[in-house]
Amino acid sequence: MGRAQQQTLTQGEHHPVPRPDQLLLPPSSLSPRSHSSFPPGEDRTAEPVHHQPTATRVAMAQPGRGRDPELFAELWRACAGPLVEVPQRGERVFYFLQGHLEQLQEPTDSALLAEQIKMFQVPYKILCKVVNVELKAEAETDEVYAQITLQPESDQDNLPLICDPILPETPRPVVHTFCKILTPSDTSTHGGFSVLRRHANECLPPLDMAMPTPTQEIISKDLHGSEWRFKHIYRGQPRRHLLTTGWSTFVTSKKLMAGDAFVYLRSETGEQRVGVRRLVQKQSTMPASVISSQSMHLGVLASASHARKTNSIFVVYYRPRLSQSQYIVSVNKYLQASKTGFTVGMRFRMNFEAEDVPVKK
Amino acid sequence: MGRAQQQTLTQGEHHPVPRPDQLLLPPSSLSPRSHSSFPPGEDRTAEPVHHQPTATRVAMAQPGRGRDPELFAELWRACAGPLVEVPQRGERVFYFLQGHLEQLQEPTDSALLAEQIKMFQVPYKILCKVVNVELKAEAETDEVYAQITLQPESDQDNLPLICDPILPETPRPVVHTFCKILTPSDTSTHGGFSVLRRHANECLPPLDMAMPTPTQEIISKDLHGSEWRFKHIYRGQPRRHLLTTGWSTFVTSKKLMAGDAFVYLRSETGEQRVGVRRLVQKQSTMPASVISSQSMHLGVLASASHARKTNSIFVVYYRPRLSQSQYIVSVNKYLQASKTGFTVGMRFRMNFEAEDVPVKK
DNA sequence: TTGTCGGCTTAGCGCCGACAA
DNA sequence: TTGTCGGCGCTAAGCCGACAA
Repeated sequence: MGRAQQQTLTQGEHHPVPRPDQLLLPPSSLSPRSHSSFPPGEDRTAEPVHHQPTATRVAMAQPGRGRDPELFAELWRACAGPLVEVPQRGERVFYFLQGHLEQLQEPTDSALLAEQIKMFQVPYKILCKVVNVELKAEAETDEVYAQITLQPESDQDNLPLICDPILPETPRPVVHTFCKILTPSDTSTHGGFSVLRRHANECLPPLDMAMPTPTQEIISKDLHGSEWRFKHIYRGQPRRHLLTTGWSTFVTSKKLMAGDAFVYLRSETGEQRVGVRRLVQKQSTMPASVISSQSMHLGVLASASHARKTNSIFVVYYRPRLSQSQYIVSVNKYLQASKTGFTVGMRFRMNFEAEDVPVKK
Repeated sequence: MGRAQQQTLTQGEHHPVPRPDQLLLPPSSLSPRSHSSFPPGEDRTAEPVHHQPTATRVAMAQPGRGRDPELFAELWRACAGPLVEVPQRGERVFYFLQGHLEQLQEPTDSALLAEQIKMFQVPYKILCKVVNVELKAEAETDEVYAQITLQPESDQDNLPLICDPILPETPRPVVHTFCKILTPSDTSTHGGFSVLRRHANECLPPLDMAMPTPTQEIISKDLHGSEWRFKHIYRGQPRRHLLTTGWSTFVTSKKLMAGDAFVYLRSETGEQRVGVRRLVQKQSTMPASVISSQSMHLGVLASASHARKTNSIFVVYYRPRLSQSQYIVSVNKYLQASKTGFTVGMRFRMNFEAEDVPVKK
């Protein structure tokens, strides 16, 4: 055990959506070459653009009830970061009790814990089927997490030695998204948010460059469905994209600090979403006064133990931004890792970076 | 069970400190009769006043390290309200499992819970000795709570039929304290806080009434040790006491609403404390993403069960402002209640009122 | 006695281009 | 290309007594 290796498990992940920074742009693309009226959009080299009349787009952007679950999932992933993986529904996974306990803060006395693990007779790892996955976000902090329902397999003695069949990937919608780490100027009360030219060109709805100072209103929603409006303006000497009116309210409400990141997303149908990815975890999301850490550990233990004995479902929360230890690992990933020589039973770690950087294919 | 009766258990409680509203004041006491210089203080009819030179007082107000634990406890009690009782260290109490589970929000399926109670073989109530009590406050909300360490008694079969010996009460320091429910004007950004004349006369440090508009700076700390400064001024026509500069910062930081209450306290040595008592509980102090409510319930169950079986200590959190059910009841209170005809096993309830009202002796 | 309001002053929010890294 | 700053207009915070409940 001890210090785990810095290792990612994302080799197998293929983003179906080309990310902005993977696209090649001519350096001169900033000058407004197109003087046709609305919409111009010719700057968007190599982007999958499907122009639709604006009216239709807006109509589609407001589906009848509530939020679009597909787009929600995309926003969730954008806020979680490119390295975060969530097990798929129907997949088989290993549940590591110790990793789960480590996700809880304030570890209790480890000797006592060991005694209690023995008392509950919980095996080291449990083979489970993923019954359900719900992506969620903490109301107070916007921290993303997944509520995962697991069902222990009845046969825990003959663990799988070959890979499970690969489940069909659910198709993901095409989105334009960026993520920018906030500068001190971005978060100060002195001004607005400076949109990087690349991000504006590739993700924001196109402005009417025929106007002397092009402006539009960005209407977007966050993970909770709350609406946020920003004035997007292209001004200054030299010209640059800015978010002004509405931005400071966002910063204040989300309690953003320099170093945190702003996440923006636009779907093909024109729906817009915003979110945050924090540099550091806002401390003590857990108020100390609910139950003792002792009881919390025992509760996790007892839940796993009881589910294992009765083959009944149990619910866990996976918080990818909090813990660096991934305590739910798909059978296939696990076998692959074992094969390539990792210690069986290691903790799985991943790097975090706040801003999405280009990944070489 | 069902709906419990509205009943308080505070008959036995005797406040060693006379509260302001228990004191008789002549209606004319507001006019500055004393024109002697500093300090005047003659308004303080019937108060235990021990004048000391100001310099000495200030020196004593800053003890070497950290906060005065006695004064902290007084502030805690003032914020908790006059009806809140906390078990005493060394005392014997009954611990009611079901009441404890009810304090947790989001109750799980009660049938499942009953099954699990059976599984853990936890008795209905557990006779315990109070090993330790720590008064605390939630960092985010200032909600007061007590961390109570309990040790089950080895003999759980022969429950006490007569009262335990009464423990000596620890002496409590003399303090001047008030608690005022905030009006819309108090919490609006338009102005400051209006100090009721009685409260100012009886609790705030005396002003120099020889000045045309008497003013002083109130320097105080909250339950976390954070310092708060307020300008206390006596002005207007007719004259009244106000807290101005510094007040709005306090309101914003503590997220106070009209209906919440402001708590102020001053010790004999001149140390000042401030706190809040909220009208309604700030919702969802517990973020949903830590452990499942299922596991939380199981954890409480397992903790109590394990402690009971091994006669080892366990820790619980008592949140007097959250739940109306008191799940830790001293043996003596319990016997007294049984004697006077209450259903054994009832839940203990109490009234809450935000502002301290005079209690007839 | 004290809650609310109109009047007034002023701090700081927030929009702008300048400038330089 | 974009982060930071000085300038400045303007909103809202916040202090005051008036007035009435």
